[in-house]
Amino acid sequence: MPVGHEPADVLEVPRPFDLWATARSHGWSSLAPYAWDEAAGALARIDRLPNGRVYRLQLAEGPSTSDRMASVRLAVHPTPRAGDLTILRRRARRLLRLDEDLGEFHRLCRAEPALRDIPRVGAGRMLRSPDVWEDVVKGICTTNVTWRRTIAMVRALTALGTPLDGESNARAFPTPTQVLDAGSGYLTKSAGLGYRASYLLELAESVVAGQRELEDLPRRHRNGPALRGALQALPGIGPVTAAYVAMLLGSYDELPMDSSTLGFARRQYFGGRDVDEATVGWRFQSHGPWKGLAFWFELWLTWESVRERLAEPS
DNA sequence: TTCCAGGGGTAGA
DNA sequence: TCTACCCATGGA
Repeated sequence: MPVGHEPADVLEVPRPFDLWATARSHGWSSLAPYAWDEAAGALARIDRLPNGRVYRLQLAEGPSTSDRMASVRLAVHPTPRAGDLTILRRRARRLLRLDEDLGEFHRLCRAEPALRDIPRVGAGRMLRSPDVWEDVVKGICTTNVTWRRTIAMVRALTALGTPLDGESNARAFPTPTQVLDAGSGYLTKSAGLGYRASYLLELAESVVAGQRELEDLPRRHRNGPALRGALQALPGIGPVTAAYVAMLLGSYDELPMDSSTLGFARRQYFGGRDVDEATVGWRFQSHGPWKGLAFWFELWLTWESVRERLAEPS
């Protein structure tokens, strides 16, 4: 049991499932208030519940419960108050997408040589945030900027969040109100958001004023195009980020075509030729509603850290 | 100094 | 619908 954590819970998930492959499925685990502990093989997060209470969650590989089910061990600090454990458990399942049925996607992967390793290593789930607000804000912080600076921006934003009791350096992701209170000067200069600060302020303002209901978006727009359209109507979110955030919200029928993924596609499938996004998309057309996920995880399999992991004896 | 990064907004055609 | 241009910032 990790130091400072109380024994809390075991969350079951159908196999194939691997915590590392899920937590490290894309860059989110490097963004505060997430932290990946490589030595412990555990994902930590400072989480502020809607009731305002703040906890540190730690998610580690759980005991093997059966041939059919894998599990994740959820540890929480401090000891949850009455009712909070139920909320924390629900949020943890959401972060790791433990309730998402990937059976069809995994069958598709097994039929395609380039994707066969995905179900074999228990991958296919993309780490997400507990709410839409956090995923959208982080999406804004990825635009037209290096990944290193995205990490710095999100770290600076998280410095605005509510701290864990007695630990001023361990803070939750800020609420829209906390972002608004920080003001334009902090966001633009100190946090280094530059021109993105005005998008973020406009977004936070409309959420606080009740003009935008972000958390309701996935329920109101059940098909991919409608959801991406709604996301694209948000300030600072264009087609690329909308496709990316839509994937995090569970719509995989479009490719997240940013400069890095497009570069990968050109190298991988077109000999480095300068093909457009539609041509890349055409290659994945047969994957239908799983198009975006298939593309993302084919890219993921080329990451050095993933290749090293795949090479390890199981 | 110039370019560019895990793009987006806007004006004009 | 498409294109050109601008947008803060910081590292290479």
